[in-house]
Amino acid sequence: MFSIGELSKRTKVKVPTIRYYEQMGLLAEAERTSGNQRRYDKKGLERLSFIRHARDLGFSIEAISSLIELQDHPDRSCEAATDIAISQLADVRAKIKRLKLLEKELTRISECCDGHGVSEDCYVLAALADHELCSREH
Amino acid sequence: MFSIGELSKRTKVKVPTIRYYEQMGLLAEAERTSGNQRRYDKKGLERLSFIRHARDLGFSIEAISSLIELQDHPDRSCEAATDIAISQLADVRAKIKRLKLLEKELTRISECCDGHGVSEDCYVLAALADHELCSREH
DNA sequence: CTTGAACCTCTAGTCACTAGAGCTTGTAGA
DNA sequence: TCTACAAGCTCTAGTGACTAGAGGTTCAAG
Repeated sequence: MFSIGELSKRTKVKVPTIRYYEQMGLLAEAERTSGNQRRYDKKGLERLSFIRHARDLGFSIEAISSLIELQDHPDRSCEAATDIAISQLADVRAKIKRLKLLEKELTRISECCDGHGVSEDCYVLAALADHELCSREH
Repeated sequence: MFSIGELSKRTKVKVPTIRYYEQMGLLAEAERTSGNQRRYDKKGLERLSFIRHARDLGFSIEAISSLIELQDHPDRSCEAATDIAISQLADVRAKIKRLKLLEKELTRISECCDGHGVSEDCYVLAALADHELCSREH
């Protein structure tokens, strides 16, 4: 059994974040000492590692809730889990697509002004003011 | 002179968002009718288009504030504007980099489970539980 | 037994909006 | 000119995933 600080160190999840996850129902309520401090065991560590890993992959708290629910019922179909993963993947791909458009546009805009001129002649500002100056949709 | 609803239609920025931008100081306080309704002219339209465009490119409200400040002083050096654009570009590139790692990992994980099995054997859940199963850092 | 680091709860702040309540105004048709 | 009612107004609170801080308590080493 170890403290929340120890759990934090081992999982690299900050202490307030751990408490937040508990509040959100992602982590079961921890056992307490007589003085009301949280104590965790291996199971708590594993669950938090799972959460941390899923968060790192960009899953929402809600999605993680569903994944944990499934994990707790080993006999259930895992269709929902793959669905969540696939939809997360689609999300990530959509974000990449959009960001790449932004990257192109920002690169183009930045390259057109060296920053040595005066605001009136600045291509960055002109481009923002006038969408017509954009090379494509974004 | 036109109403906030008309401005909203022309710029595709929602009415409450326009009011929010005003509150945040991005838009100057609009003129009002005797009945306290906002009225806009060409200048208001241009400024909101600028804001909309910058937001579409992912600039923060704060960054846009600085850009507008520069725009209002045509004689100032535009170094700050290019700095802001370049730092935004760096941001976007960092996000793309991270998302690509996530994409790889999520693709790999998703492909390992067809969703027809049972939660206990699900590779998606197993991969999340155990970082060792990841193919690389993410 | 003392010290102080670590713990506790609770509230409020972050960003860029969005939603809703409860009220007032503008405008088109009768 | 009157009447609907769409559109406007302000204000407060909610979103997601934390983070910061106040003000108090507990644990463990020396």
